[in-house]
Amino acid sequence: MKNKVATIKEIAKQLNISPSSVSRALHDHPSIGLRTKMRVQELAQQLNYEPNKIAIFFKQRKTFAIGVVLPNLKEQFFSNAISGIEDVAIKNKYNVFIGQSHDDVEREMQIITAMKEQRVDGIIISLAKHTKNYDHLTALNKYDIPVVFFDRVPPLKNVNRVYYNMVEGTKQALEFLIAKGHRRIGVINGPDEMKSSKERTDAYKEVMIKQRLKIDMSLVVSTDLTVESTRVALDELLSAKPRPTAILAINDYVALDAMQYAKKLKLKINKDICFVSYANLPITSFLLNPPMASVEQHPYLQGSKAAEILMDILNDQKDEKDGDNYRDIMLSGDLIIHTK
Amino acid sequence: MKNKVATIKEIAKQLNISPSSVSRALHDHPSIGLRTKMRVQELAQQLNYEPNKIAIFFKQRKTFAIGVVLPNLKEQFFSNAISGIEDVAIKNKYNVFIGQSHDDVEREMQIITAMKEQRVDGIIISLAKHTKNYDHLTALNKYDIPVVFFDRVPPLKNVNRVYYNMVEGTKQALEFLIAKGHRRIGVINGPDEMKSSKERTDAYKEVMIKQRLKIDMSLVVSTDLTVESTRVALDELLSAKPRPTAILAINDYVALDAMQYAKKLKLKINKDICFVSYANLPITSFLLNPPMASVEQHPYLQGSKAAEILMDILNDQKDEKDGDNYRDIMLSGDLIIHTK
DNA sequence: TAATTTACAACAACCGTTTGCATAACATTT
DNA sequence: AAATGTTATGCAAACGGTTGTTGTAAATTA
Repeated sequence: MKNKVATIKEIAKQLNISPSSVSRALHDHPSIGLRTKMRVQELAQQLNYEPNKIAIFFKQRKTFAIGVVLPNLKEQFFSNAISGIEDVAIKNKYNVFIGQSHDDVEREMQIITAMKEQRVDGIIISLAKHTKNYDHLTALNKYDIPVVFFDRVPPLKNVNRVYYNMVEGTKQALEFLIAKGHRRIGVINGPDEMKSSKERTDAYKEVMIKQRLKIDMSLVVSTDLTVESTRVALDELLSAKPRPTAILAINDYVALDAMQYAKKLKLKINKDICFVSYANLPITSFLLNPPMASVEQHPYLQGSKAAEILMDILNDQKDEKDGDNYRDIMLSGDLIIHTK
Repeated sequence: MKNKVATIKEIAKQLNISPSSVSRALHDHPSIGLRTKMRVQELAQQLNYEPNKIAIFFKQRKTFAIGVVLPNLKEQFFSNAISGIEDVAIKNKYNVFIGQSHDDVEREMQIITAMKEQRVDGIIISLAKHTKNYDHLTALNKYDIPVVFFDRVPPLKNVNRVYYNMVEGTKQALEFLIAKGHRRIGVINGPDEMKSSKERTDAYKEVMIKQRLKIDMSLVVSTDLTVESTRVALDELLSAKPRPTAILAINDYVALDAMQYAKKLKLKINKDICFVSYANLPITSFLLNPPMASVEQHPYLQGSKAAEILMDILNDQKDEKDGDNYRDIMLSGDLIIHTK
């Protein structure tokens, strides 16, 4: 009983005309007579014909699928980002493959390979925290698979990037703390491989100089974003003399970990020690003592922007002959104050 | 300079042999001589030949892609679930399309259509909260696209489902509260369209009867999971006489909303009123006053289980002739106590 | 040496759709 | 009536790879 899915050939046979005519009839090609057109469209409807997209993809060398690679979806930052990507993709009739690297470089490469084999039309990626070799990504050029980086972008020039203005955000955060009277400010920074870590450090120095405060680089500690390393970092910061009165943490999750640990150390949050961080997670609103402020990084916007760029590239690809002009978009965010 | 990607035909031409021989050589087919095999494999390597999967998909009528549709990725429940799905998929060499319905039935249908057109090999879905018509899903049968439901599953018999044992979990939660001395327990329930809502109600009645407590159905209030409706529900519950001393909320997010609102109403959490909910989000560990307990629903497990079922179906499809035997997996979870 | 088997490789069809080109039938112009 | 133009349709190739069948030369056997 399983009547196979209708194909153009099937329709052609039933109407005793050629497949090409059917194809043209279905596309309203002017060279097909009205009578034939009607007959074809009627039968197509009746047989519930649906074009075999795979066949079309194959012929057009296009799959209308894009790949998105990101560290993990547990962080609301990334789940918001993918919503932005998805919304733009849907609007452009693209489907979205997902792959979480879980901050594992190996897995990141594996995902890229799988997506390349699936012949995605393009890739949007936010790097794993320790990725510092980008060959597996730049190599996609050879396959004509455009890549757009967002948020965790590489320090490369000839690539498309969408990212947050870390320097400006950091300055805002630090100046906020300084205005509150803090003079010794610690930084729980990310891994050195991340471009943003360096920028955060630079911004730190810059602000300290501008505000004529002493620069003490022992107050800037790298971590790899895990709970353990956050604790080590906090221990280190707290042992500095004099002890910092405020801490800028690379993101809300790290800030939460640090705050929890600080509490365990009998420190009073927002009294003995203040926290400011990046991301502005919705969950912080449920906390009794949220970080004093968060630098909003607009994940949805970053995601949708990245997707728009990719869509632009994919649409232009036809005519333009690889006009090697890369897009580099730096977004600005605002400091959201949680505690007066 | 753009030397096009190597194809089998290209290799064949260069070696002056037929494409079929090249294909067989690459697959180690016994009917190809050692000499030819070597020559082919060497040249393939040299030209960096990679099979065009789209062509293969087309011929094999298989895409090695599955679609995952879920309400949203912001909830950690779902982002964990998709990790489970992704891990299993990768192991089986499948790629994963993602689509968020954002609890919008229209969008859910739209995503399903898009995935169907992409010719995914199968679909895993957790329903939008108000979906009560399943035609767009059962229709996939006609296209030989197997569907596995998880977590938010429909009340249908002839489908594959993976879900949590809501009745048991609810009983555990209620008995925990009763053991703590609570006699009047309110329930902030989900929309009536959700199968789990009814089960929660049933479990509520069952426990009350078993414990010889009065059943007061005005203490079970439906919501649509939004903040506003949570507040309305809480108002309603608090106006009951006598006022309930504990509340079971459909999930941690709703519980958090309710707790925040309760605080605003000057109620002391875990003193004037206790909360217990479902999901066991990691974020609750950062709260000063988390819900007293959470019913852990094992999202990763649900996701990976659903994916395994789908993989089973996809692997068996070849030989078995639609042996209409559906898988119905009910998982049990544990009550995680947060407050002594 | 002739007959038969074995080993290797080519041929051709096919998956579903699109598209350049050819062609047939008919209408129009000169 | 011949030449040209229109209109509607068919043919065939192509996208890249797979696979059943067939062909042929060499190796084995009688």
